[in-house]
Amino acid sequence: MKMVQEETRKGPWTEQEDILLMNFVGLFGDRRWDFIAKVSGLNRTGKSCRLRWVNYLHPGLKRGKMTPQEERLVLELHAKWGNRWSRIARKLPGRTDNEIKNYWRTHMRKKAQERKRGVCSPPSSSFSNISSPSSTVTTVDSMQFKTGKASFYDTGGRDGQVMGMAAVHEENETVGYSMDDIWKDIELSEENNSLMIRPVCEENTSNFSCASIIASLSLDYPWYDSLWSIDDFEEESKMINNLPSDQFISSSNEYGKAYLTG
DNA sequence: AATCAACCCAACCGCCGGACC
DNA sequence: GGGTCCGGCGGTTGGGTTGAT
Repeated sequence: MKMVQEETRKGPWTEQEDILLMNFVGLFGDRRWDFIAKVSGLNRTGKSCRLRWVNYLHPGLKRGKMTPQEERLVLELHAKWGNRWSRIARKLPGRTDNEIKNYWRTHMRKKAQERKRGVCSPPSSSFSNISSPSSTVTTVDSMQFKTGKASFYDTGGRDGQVMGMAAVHEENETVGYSMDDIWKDIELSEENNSLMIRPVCEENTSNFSCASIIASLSLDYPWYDSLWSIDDFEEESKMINNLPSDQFISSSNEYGKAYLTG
């Protein structure tokens, strides 16, 4: 890899850069990003380093498909908070705001398109696969928004809650697809696709499990514990009573080698 | 086998707010 | 109190991958 010293690097990170960043985060912690960017010689902005760490290198990250529980939680929390991705992400240990945002955009855009196309077709087809094929979202009875009619592709904006509600009012008449309907379709989908469940870790092709990586890290990097707020984890994991902890740890990480060698 | 469309996701950008001087 | 710096957040984009035709 050729490091360009003159100008700030952009674009995809190389494995060497990742290792370098890991090492410097190990030395200086995950706060002083601008400093890390400078002293590491990465020629990246502090922001870029932070993003790479938070969205990709952080040892606590989960990988692989969203579980049905997570999907459900995302739907619930988005209905509650709008596009407050980081806030939503805090309720899903191991998932980043970016990941959730991407997930939402991908899936909800699909639904919106289907809904557009499906105006003249039976509703059962328009939302029959609200979540990914692996989805087995179960009935949700505690949904606060169950009676509301929300825009699926809403976005809430910065003030998600308010904007979300505004969207509800705005689109109430023209769209008319309630969360109630959505959940009905989810249930239908569950019935139809219950045989398609795939374990989260199915994609684990690496020889290095997160567990071993984390174990290794906690030895090599005493700072690790403080990086991902354990208190937050424990407290907020209580909310996600259906998320087994081993699932959190065991998903794959293709950069395991980098961790172990870095 | 080739092509195209849809999907996925990493990364960037701009804005905002808090901390510090 | 005002200015600057920097981290955090939400929105957007573009490239790679996958699946359908």
